[in-house]
Amino acid sequence: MPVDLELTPKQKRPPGEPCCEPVVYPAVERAEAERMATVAKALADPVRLQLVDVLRQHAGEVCVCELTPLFDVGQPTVSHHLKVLRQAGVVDSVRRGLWAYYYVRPEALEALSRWLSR
Amino acid sequence: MPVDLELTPKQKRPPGEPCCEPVVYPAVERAEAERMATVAKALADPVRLQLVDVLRQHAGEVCVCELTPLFDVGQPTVSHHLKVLRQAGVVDSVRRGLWAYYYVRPEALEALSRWLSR
DNA sequence: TACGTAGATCGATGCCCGTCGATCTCGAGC
DNA sequence: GCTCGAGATCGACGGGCATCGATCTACGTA
Repeated sequence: MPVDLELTPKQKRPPGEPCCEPVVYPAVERAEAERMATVAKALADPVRLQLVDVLRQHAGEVCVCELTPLFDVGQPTVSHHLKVLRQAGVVDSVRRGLWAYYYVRPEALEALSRWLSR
Repeated sequence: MPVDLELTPKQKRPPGEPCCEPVVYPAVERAEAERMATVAKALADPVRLQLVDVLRQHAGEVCVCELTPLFDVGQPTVSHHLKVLRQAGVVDSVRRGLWAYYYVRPEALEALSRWLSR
């Protein structure tokens, strides 16, 4: 299912013995690979990974004004990283009065986590 | 240890009640976060994630000529992705005669895997 | 020695990403 | 209504990334 078997028959077997036994097609199909790659991309920056790390230690929500001073990048940059994480589904946020609170959505990490520890 | 406590005192407490209880500093320090982010970045592309997926299914080595036809990108692109994965330490390769064989280095995935399933 | 083939490298192209300073939005309190 | 502050957005800049076609390298075979 992952890849059409007949789509790419452009590979000729070499003349002598084969280089190896035939491979198995990816167990993870394309759509699922794209979902997991999206989450991996969201974690592919040290600041974002540490942001998620802090949020995961707090079962509840964390205010952005507590998050910003933890990193040596500016406030707009932290806000940008939080947006990237939110668009990847890794975190979500609530606004209450002046403050914005962020929290991790653990289910977003599950697929990648399970695939990695397979 | 993650961040100098006195380095960023630029945050003033709001006048009323605090927005939330003080946060914990990242459990993952910067250097470790960078290492994990590097691995995450290597997995942050669907083709590379599927490449690793195929390689993980084969305990041993897999020839590139078997890998290339699995994806609908050109041979130079597959070669490039394998190089990215190798530079991130996720895979390694051996050359035997005409063929190059790639294999996963499972220890490279361990830190990220354990952090994710924490 | 000459040729064919596996796979790496090169150079170009177009797009995306991290960061910044500046600005905008909107709720709170006077 | 005015002001202040938290945080989101904007525009710009510099660097990196995915992909391609073309080429290069090195090994096997005749």
